[in-house]
Amino acid sequence: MSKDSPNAASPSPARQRRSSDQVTLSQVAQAAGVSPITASRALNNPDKVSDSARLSVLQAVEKLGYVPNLVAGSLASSRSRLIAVIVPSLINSVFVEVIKGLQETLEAEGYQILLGNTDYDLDREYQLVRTFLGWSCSALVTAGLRHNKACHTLLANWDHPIMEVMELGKGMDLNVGLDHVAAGRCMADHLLDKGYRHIVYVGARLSQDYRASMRYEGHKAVLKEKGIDAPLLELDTLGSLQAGAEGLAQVLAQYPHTQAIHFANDDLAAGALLAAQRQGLNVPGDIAIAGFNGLPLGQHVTPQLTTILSPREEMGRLAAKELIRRLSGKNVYRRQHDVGFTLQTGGST
Amino acid sequence: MSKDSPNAASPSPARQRRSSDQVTLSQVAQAAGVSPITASRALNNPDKVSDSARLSVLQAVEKLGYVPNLVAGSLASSRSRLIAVIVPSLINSVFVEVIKGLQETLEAEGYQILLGNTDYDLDREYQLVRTFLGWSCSALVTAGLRHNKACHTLLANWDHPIMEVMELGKGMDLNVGLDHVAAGRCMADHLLDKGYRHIVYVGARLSQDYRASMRYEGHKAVLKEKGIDAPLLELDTLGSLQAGAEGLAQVLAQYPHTQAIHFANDDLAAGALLAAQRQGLNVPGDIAIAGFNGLPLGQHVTPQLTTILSPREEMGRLAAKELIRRLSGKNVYRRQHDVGFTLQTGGST
DNA sequence: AAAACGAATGGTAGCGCTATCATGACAGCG
DNA sequence: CGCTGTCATGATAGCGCTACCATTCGTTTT
Repeated sequence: MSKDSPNAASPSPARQRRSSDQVTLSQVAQAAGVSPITASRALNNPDKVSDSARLSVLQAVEKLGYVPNLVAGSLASSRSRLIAVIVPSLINSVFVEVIKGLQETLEAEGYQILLGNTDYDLDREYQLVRTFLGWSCSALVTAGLRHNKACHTLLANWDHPIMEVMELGKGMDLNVGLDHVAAGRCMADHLLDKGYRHIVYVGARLSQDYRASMRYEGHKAVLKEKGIDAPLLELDTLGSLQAGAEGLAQVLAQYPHTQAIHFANDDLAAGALLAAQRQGLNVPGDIAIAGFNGLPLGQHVTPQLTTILSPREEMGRLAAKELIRRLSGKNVYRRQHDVGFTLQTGGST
Repeated sequence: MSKDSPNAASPSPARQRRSSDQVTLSQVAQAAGVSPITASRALNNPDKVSDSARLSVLQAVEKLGYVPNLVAGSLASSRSRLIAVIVPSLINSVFVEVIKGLQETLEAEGYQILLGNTDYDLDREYQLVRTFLGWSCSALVTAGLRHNKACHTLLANWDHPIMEVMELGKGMDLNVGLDHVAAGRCMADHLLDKGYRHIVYVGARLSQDYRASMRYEGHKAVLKEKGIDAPLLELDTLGSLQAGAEGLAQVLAQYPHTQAIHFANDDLAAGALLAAQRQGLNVPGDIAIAGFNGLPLGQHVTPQLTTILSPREEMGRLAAKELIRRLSGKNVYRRQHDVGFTLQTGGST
């Protein structure tokens, strides 16, 4: 760009302006022979303009290769069509499946996902929330009902929909999830039904994965009601096949009379099951194994894994639908949705 | 806000303005006793202002609970610190691991990820790219080198870094990946070394997962050089344990003399291996099985899966680092980075 | 001592879009 | 014929922030 010759004595300095060479809506409007605001309407509220105006604007858009500047649009309208999604982990496929459900539903409605990962750190969550609020997100989805104080205050004063997913409970606004305490009870009931009495619960990093500890609470309550001890073994690596194998080894060492292991999730359970197989242990004869989540892997190991199926993609889809309903100004009849769970009995118990 | 009394004969109508009740930088500046621009600098270029000014601005931010409006900032500076990431699928954990690597590196530098999912549809990719350009993204990461015409044109005229990941080749700008043809060759070499001659390649939806078909090309080339036939079986469900089990069944039916199956990925291979186990087939005695990716699952089945390990998180991290280097104006010495792969031999071949 | 320089700060003018209000044209109605 | 109502369009004024240039003041250079 050659700047204009700096004509000397000009009193108004004619300040040099930056300019992105991008096509603007004004240029489109000019090419279409309408005012900028009509061009804007032609694109965003097509039924507010005449057919002829709409047509010539669309032609100009095509001809000039116009790409709308969404940043400017958001600033002017303070609506961004961005949805913040905050999850504690991407390694854990459970969250990814929820994201998948959210995404396919939200993208279809023209929303985009801003993704944040807290690594199970609530302070990190607070930082992400701050950033995302700065983007004037239309809504925020977060995994879990627990937040730190600052985050809670910030969100409580925010006037957009907040959707808390995964677990069920008294949330800030909208909530889609399942009852983890009940899920823990359910599996404990099943194990008792099967006649097991020496049952160990094995979890990984329960202070982080507090939903797993809620399941343990349910598990423990059921056993206590029968006067049965409910030992807990906590691993300090995150859930993985490897951790599951280690969990099995530790249980066998520390609680030699154990008949069944209730694992906090399927990764651990499958890891243990495959390890048992390698060691020539009979499942469930020598030791019974149960998990949680209903991952496909559990259906392909031998014996099939007893687990609790959680509808993860469905949870994401439902959360997205409820958000969309709310964002389009419709009434929300229920703030809380229980997606439930299903006991899936396999040969492993 | 009570609007000013509409003093009658005023020629300027004193238009009613919307106002979000959010704290603005001007309010912070006022509270801190400095000009708005100094407040801006105190937050974004701390070393451009005096210690006293910075301190009073930070105190005012704290006191008022100021959250920067990033939309406004982006519009004014035409820099957004958003990075668009476009992947074909979230079900396939491979892409998620790359995202993980990208995210942990980019978030640490203050960038946010805008996530898009094409579902293996290049037209969908084009739409996503359009949207993301509208957000003035600082850079764009896309999985793969193939784009449709419109997308290519759009990107070619875009003046921000573009990072194409997963595969290696002549890209639009930056490229981090591995040579899939070579990976296919590598596994074929291994299978020949092991003495197998009747080898079937099994893939799923190869027109979509074209990197798997590149691996097949490598595989086929190696076998052809030895004058060996390289039959291909294509499944039309996406890669999964279930599909792998079906693949095994189809191979046994259609090619009864098969000695080894080279699967397009580990999900398929592990599914086949677990199915073989259920059916009492000996691996590798009756049939050898090989995969691609190096998923943890492959190390936990018996026998361990022979596979090719691809450094997925590392790919994401490296891509992010290169982008950051480029975004911070440093010289880029290499536009192309080969992250390589490793043959991991297990008992399954 | 004059000139030159750098550091800290501020005034101004937008970034590209849309909300708000205003206008003009035309139809319906008593 | 004036009044009101609807429709399509446009002029104007920001949304909240930062780039650009100008200014001030204290320090260094010649």
